[in-house]
Amino acid sequence: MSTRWLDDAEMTAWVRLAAVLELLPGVLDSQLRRDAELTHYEYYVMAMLSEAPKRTLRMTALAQRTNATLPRLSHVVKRLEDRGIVERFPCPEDARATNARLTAEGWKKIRATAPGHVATVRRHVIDVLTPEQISQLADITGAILESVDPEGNLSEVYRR
Amino acid sequence: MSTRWLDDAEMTAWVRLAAVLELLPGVLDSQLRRDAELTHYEYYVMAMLSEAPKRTLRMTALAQRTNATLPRLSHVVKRLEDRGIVERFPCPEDARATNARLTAEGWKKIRATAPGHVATVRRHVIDVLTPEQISQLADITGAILESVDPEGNLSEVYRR
DNA sequence: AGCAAAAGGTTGTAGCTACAACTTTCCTGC
DNA sequence: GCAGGAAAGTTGTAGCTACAACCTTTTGCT
Repeated sequence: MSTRWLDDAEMTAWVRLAAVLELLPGVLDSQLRRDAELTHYEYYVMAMLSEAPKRTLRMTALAQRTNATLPRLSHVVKRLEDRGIVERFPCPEDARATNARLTAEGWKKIRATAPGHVATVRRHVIDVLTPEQISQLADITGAILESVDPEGNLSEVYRR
Repeated sequence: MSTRWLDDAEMTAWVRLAAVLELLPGVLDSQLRRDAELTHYEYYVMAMLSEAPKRTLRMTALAQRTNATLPRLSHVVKRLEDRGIVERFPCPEDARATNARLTAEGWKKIRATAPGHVATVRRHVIDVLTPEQISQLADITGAILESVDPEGNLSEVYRR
């Protein structure tokens, strides 16, 4: 079976996307690290918790919303717990499960951190695109996510 | 100074892009790791070398084309050298500089690996998009790269 | 009921990346 | 022609992620 190589247009798009994949996380991480001693993933964990009812989510749900594996989340939450940013407690309905909750301190921290982070996202992504491109980007990433998602356990937001 | 938060359309695009940033590298890495014991970054290093004249590039040039810092590249190249995939030798014109060259074995390896990798890229990115979307993606990532790029040392491919 | 399999988490560890510190060579101005 | 700084790499190390192994509780079957 013979390989279908990429033509010029496809190659350009792919090379640039690969560069974004390589560079953008570093930009986000270093702003958050500098201003709040957080990684982008840690920020995302806090953000998902802050939007949940009672600022609480089960580990599995949190892992899904943050696009991470459970082991990764477990390690991260432990570190955040040591820093007083989240707390864990057993889930009453299911003795296997663990709930993670954003503490008052964590809530204060993300409120203080959000403006700087949003400004960074705006500066490097949103504000360099036209409204039309933003809509195109949502469609494009939506299509990619559908194919990347193993068995349909994406968050609702990704659904097209 | 007050924060301009993201509206719904902006938020959707950003959340999805963030998910792609988180998930796509893992997909690429695991295919390459499974089939060739390579990370995506290692593959990229080999690919850039394979396209260069004499399959040779100076470390700085290679770092730039692979969107990485020099320390990172240095570590990676050392490991590839230990595996007989690349070799390093001092640059004749500049005694500070080091050249990296793809070995015959490395050349064979990337030729054997490329079809599987391209198939993965097609499956998860290129083939899920229309030709129009591919062109849009190139423009969008081009704009992001310009803003992310610190002082204009991007490869030519990124220029719009 | 009782047992196997699945679901939910945690822990240990190897490996990769970021950051800082350091060495050597080259360039510039005086 | 020679200091001082920039450029090119390398190395050491701390920290994060992936992967595998493990434990406990729940579910499904019969």
